[in-house]
Amino acid sequence: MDRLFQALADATRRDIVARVLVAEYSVSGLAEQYDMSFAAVQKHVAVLERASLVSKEKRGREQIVRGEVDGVQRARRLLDDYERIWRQRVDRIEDILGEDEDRT
Amino acid sequence: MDRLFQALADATRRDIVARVLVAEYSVSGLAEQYDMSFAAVQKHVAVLERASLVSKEKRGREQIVRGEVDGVQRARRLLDDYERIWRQRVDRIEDILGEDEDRT
DNA sequence: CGTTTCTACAACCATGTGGTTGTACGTTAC
DNA sequence: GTAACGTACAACCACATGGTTGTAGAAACG
Repeated sequence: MDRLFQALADATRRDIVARVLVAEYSVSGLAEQYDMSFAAVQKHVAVLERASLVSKEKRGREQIVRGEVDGVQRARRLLDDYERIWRQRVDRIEDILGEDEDRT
Repeated sequence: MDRLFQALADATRRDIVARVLVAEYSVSGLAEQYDMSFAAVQKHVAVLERASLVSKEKRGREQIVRGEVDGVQRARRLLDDYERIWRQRVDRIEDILGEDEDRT
């Protein structure tokens, strides 16, 4: 989870994720999209790969990057849990208020 | 967004978020829960506050920390977008396969 | 073959992060 | 008033991060 959210905590990396979820890119193809060195983009891809947000597949001399929706879903599920926890508290509070109304 | 995901990229901070979504805690009340200094917990709370994941309210000499679900939702919505993007790609691929099936 | 392309990785630098301790200040309790 | 409590903040440290350049290997092209 740490690595997952850490990977998402960078605008360039979030953009890479959005791109490779739509279409396949080679690492150099991605590097062309950004105003930074190839090595920098390569590092970003490595961070995303360690977080299971993308996967790489060797194709000839290129490395094809694909988006992995599983990682996205793992993160989303945690946030869903948080929202669920929050709603349960709200419901509990409303229950208490409801009981008060019954009595008044 | 950077600050949001950055804030979530730490297990202690995620635990704090989960706690304060359920119930209110003072900063020192939170600090008791963890095996680290008060100042460290205080910093974590500050990070969460800057990310709009919690809010603080002064009550006497204590500072009450509450969970803010809006921040959670902002993050979740982005991940929802990613999943939607991914599903559209899958649908597109299935459409292409469907067309093939029509022709064969 | 040699050259170009794509990739990987190391070394380096500036800055940020997660932790510590220490100090200071407002609030509560005695 | 004084002591204890809760908080804030600065200074410091070790380490991670995001960027750079440089070097080197594997695959494609002439």
